[in-house]
Amino acid sequence: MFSKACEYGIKASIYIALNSYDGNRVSLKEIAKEIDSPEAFTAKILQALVRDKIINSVKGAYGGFEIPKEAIASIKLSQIVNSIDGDSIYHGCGLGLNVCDENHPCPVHDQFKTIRNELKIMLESTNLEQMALDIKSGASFLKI
Amino acid sequence: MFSKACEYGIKASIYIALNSYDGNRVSLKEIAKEIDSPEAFTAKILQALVRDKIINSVKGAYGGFEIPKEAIASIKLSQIVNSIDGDSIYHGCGLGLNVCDENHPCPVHDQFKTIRNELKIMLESTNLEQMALDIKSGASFLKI
DNA sequence: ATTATTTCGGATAAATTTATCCTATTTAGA
DNA sequence: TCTAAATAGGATAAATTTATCCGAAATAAT
Repeated sequence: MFSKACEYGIKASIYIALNSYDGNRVSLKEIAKEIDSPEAFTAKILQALVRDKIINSVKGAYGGFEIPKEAIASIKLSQIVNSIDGDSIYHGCGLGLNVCDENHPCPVHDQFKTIRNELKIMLESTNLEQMALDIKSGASFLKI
Repeated sequence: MFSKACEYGIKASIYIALNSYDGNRVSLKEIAKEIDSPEAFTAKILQALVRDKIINSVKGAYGGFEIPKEAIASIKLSQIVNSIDGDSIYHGCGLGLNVCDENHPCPVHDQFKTIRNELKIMLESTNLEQMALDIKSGASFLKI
């Protein structure tokens, strides 16, 4: 469904949020270890999230990644996905047609529209806070 | 959502079904032209569908691909997708965890379960006949 | 039989995604 | 000021997906 990059991006964001609640800035090294992702690749992904101002980075000793506490609840899963995978998940045709709309639909246009809309609603109604709290309470997990 | 291979496979199957209703066997060349796909790559995909007995092939002059008329209505979109992309779309974790189930869910497990179930229902309730008839009536299109 | 046509299947290449490496830059603290 | 720790970012490599090429095998028609 999502690219590997996007999966890492989501998990990393959750881990950063989790620690930001405690006022802890976390390093790339720690993040990669805790979400079980390749370090250098994760770095690229975090760079993208920083560029899109979804997370914050601090260079140098004692630096790392963080998210302002107040912002965590307002960051939607959709923003993270969009930052990394773009918005093709919303607009692209299920069968890869260059043009696919109501006037010129592909054979699965209507069916896909429904599914994609559900996906959109899901991504837009899930935020970082919910996900971070589930990890904190042990209701969900970031690895294995 | 689907791989390129899967997109081509679905479109090719529809085109073959469409022609099989008229008793016409169609060649790889014609298929690739009509669904606007790379010929040699499409050949590989059709081979997979033949192996899984979703479509039928006849070698040699006047050969080509076909689907027995009686079978068309019973071929589900899910079978085509499964033949080419496998069943990861059903089982895989949304965040790529190796283990992700009710006892050890990833942070988006429940949300994804819902979407994936909708997708599953959609793929299993859409069949080749419906799609072929929509193309025939001009209600949907295979290219552009 | 020969030929033309067509799928099959192995080898290979191109493109994209995923992953690694290395150097530059920034920053806190000694 | 120097050093250690950390992110930034460019270059490159590995893996996967997508795409092409070509000879082999099958088959219908001549």
